[in-house]
Amino acid sequence: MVVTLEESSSQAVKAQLQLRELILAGGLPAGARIAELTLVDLLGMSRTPIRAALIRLEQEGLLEALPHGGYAVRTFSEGEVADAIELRGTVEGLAARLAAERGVASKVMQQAQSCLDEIDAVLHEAALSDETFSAYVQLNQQFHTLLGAMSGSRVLVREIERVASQPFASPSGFVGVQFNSPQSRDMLILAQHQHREVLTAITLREGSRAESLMREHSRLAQTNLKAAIRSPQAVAVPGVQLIRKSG
Amino acid sequence: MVVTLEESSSQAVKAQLQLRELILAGGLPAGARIAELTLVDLLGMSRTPIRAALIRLEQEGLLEALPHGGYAVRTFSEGEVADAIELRGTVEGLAARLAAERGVASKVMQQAQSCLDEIDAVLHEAALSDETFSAYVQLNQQFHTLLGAMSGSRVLVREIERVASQPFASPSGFVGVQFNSPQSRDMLILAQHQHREVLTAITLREGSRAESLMREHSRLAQTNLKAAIRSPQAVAVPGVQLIRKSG
DNA sequence: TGGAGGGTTGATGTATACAATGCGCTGCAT
DNA sequence: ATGCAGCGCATTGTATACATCAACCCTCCA
Repeated sequence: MVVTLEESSSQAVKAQLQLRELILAGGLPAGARIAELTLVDLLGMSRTPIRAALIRLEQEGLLEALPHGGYAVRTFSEGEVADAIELRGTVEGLAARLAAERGVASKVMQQAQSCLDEIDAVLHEAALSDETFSAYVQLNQQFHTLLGAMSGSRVLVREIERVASQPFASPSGFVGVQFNSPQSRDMLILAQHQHREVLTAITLREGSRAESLMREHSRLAQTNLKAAIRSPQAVAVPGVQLIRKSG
Repeated sequence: MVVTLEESSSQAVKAQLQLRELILAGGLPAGARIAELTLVDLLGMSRTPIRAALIRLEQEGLLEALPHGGYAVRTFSEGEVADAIELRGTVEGLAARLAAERGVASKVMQQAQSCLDEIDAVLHEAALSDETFSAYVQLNQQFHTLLGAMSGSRVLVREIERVASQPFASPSGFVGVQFNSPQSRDMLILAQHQHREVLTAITLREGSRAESLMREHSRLAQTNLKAAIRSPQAVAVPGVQLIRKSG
């Protein structure tokens, strides 16, 4: 499986993007050592940029360094994924609290408002098609990114980005789980309600409430995770196969 | 300035350790591009392991990638440092809450208890010498690490480690600030009291209280940070010179 | 037949040579 | 004198050759 990318960035960046995609698509056996020369064939570049990408992906948490050199694709227990989601909820809660306490630049707040308006528009369309799905995912991601911006803290922006880089911990990680089920729309409506309430709390400078709401918001992802574990066949989430049932 | 290390690990690891030390000691001009060949002379190894170390230090947050290649030593505004401390307090608070909710393996709990006993012993010695200082720092660090272990979550262990890797955000980052001042001992006594209370709360399964206490505990670091900013000359904290006063 | 030891083989870790790109300097023309 | 253009240098990004180390297998001896 050779992945091609048309972007004209550095080889190292290409390698990182392609490898991440490959790992999440299950293209590399989890747990086993990845031979660098395999990746040379696969990606069509020399070992140097590949090694750079491996280092970055290890720090990112997708790979683990093996005791005597080399890397392997990490697997995650259900508990680890749950903890990662809890962590994201906590950090996003902190961001929401800081945004409320410190106030938000009106420009960013307007962006967040219109982001939620767009989500409303998507959710009030007649049917939930694949296009509306990907639109929702993108907008949802945007809102969670804006939350970092609203906190006004570069540290938190970076941290939220990091924490959400683990694909299942990402705010949109499991939204697709029940997307075709009858309750899917209800769940999205509920999530959107929480989005609105958080923004209201931030506007009213209610820091503690904003924090609690963001934490509670992350529980939806926990619910979806459990559903995904129970019915893994229905799930098109990248990277699910990296989750071990036991452990 | 050539740093030598006797450990027989890989060159890349040596480079990472030596570079981190060098940066925190102020041996590299902050903000300016670091020429790799300079580091070749400085560290006595080829560019390859040095580049690996640079990548890791960039992900660690000590370096920033420059727009057209290369790296520079990052500087931090006072606000960024404060946010990093707040973040650490929040994540440690999460760890404490999870430890309380889920229960702690008795072996780990005993380790934590005896760690606090040792801190008591250090604090009740007659005078606070340099030896007792470094002993306190080490024990304090150990307690905060054990907190991750008490949470029972590999994800949190990793995250606490990451968040505390920024030197000023570390739990022991600023304990030395007022170590020679009259109130220094009082502050350490107070910190130790909070340690005890957190452990009590965890034992009693009082998750919310444990979380609040850990957050409050991190406020001590905030106080020390402000003191360090006001009287930078008194401070022997590695990396202080990376903090800009404005911004 | 089983175990131990050595050798071979493949991998990663390191060094270095090469390519490409950005920046600055110089010189010329206006 | 100033601005622009072109060239040269320095630095990073990439490829590849070399060193080193661990694991596995094969052989030989008990």
